[in-house]
Amino acid sequence: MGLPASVSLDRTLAALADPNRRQVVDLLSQQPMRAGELAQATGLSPQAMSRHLRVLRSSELIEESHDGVDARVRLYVLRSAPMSELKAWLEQTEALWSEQLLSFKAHLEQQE
Amino acid sequence: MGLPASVSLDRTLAALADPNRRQVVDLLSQQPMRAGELAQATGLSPQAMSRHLRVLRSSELIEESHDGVDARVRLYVLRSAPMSELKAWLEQTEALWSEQLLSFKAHLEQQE
DNA sequence: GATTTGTTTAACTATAATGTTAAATATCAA
DNA sequence: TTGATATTTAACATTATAGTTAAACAAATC
Repeated sequence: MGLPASVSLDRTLAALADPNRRQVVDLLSQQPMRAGELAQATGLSPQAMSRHLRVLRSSELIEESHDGVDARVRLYVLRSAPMSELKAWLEQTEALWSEQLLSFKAHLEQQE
Repeated sequence: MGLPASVSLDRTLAALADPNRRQVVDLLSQQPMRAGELAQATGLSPQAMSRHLRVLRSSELIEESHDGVDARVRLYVLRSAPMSELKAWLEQTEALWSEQLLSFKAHLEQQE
């Protein structure tokens, strides 16, 4: 059996698999933004964006906050935890993979 | 505007978003395996596995090869390039995000 | 208070993804 | 050559995803 399947990794990857949502992450990596700004920047309708934001929220890649001025606006902020978890999985996988290569190389050398 | 959307990143993430396919990647990170072994290890039918393998192949996360003994068996091997690209995107995003935090901190300190 | 603004939710439609069963393909073994 | 094995492909049903329009809601402005 391999590593245990991670539900949160699942949701993180599913959220990031959509190009519009990945663009949202790219935008938020530069600065927090309002829902409406994100809709405009991506060329999506506010409704469509709202649903993407819900997916990103439920994967915990983003977090809702407020600007303290106008209570109607939702500011969205990137969260690092899910991306870190994903990076950890990638590194773990790459580590195992390179071990595999090393032992294959050793195997070849032993045969000479 | 943010970073340009990457088609290959799209396919990589979509491929990895499925838990069965991620399990395949986990298994292949340890050693190359036959299609049938992968089906058994994941509890999927050979047909279902075959389709997952096609998705992984088209995202270039895996590569088909042969064992040189029985030409019927397909050995699958992990490829590192797509995972490296994904890791690079993650690191880039995290870098921008931490810059953002730094400038926010600087902003706060300037106000004191 | 009436209306506009920012955003979300609901209902619906269209498209894509996943699994299943059945059939096809290619190769091996007897 | 006949039959078995490893894997893929096709056709189909089911479910999930993403967008649209219309409506809801809450907070701001007039």
